[in-house]
Amino acid sequence: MNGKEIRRSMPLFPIGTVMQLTELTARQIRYYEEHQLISPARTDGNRRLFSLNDIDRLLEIKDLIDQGVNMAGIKQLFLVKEQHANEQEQEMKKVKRELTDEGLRKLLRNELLHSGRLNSPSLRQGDLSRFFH
Amino acid sequence: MNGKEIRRSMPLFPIGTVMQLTELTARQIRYYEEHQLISPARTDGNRRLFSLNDIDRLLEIKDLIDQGVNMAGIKQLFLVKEQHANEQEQEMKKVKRELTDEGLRKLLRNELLHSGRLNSPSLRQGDLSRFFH
DNA sequence: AACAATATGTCAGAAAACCTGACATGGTTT
DNA sequence: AAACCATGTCAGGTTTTCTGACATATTGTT
Repeated sequence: MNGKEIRRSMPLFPIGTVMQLTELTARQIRYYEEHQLISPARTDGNRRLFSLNDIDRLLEIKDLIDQGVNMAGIKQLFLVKEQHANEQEQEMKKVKRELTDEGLRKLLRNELLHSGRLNSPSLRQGDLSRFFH
Repeated sequence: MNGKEIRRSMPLFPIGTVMQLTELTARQIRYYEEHQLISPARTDGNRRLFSLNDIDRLLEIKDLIDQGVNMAGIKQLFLVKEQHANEQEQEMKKVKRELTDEGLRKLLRNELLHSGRLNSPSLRQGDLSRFFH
């Protein structure tokens, strides 16, 4: 299903809530946006509205910063991750197209091995699984 | 697991977001609170913060109102529902205590038949499953 | 029909939350 | 030491939300 991605990208949270959820200051969050690590939506009145994906990202950012990575580094990491995710996506589609017995077994094995690797923070720690089931 | 209930009752959303999610006006939402159909948390600055459970409730309320039920009726419905949920809870605990083979079969059968009936809107339509997986 | 109650709309004034932009500061890197 | 990076802090302005009051349309009651 892909309504899931829609849900996870739906702009819902004001910055105050995000501050609490991530334990980042407003300043930090705005700074990361300034450096294009996140792109939260805006309300009509120009207030930021964050999605679950945004929050996941912020938690990843926090983690990386703790590990000494700087803005540029994080940006690069996100880039390659996204690329990788896209490749995977393509691979999935391809495999699904040639849905022979053989292909099916391959697909299933892959999904079991790296289950949910798309869009889920592959860098351990701090995702939102604790908030939403 | 019960962290789930914690997550679902975590105060996250300001009234503006809830308005959009439920398509209720602020006036309506406050009115329902006034009549104790919901009890959203408050921020330090006295602003309402709604949980996923609150939003589920609001959607139920909306549904019931559409069907002509008034405040008092809805309140009663919620009361009996909660009672029922508690009874079920007790029953569950009891069955789990006497976890004989027999009890186990009974438990499983029950869980399969009415799966997830606790805390999920037993009145059909309008819950948040569309937003969070 | 007249009246009361219910659910919601609308407005006003005040307080809280958020916005951007600027400058300050403590660590790092060069 | 100079420059840079990530963050803190402050100011002035805008948006959002708060409560309380009054208006109104629909429904229920006498």
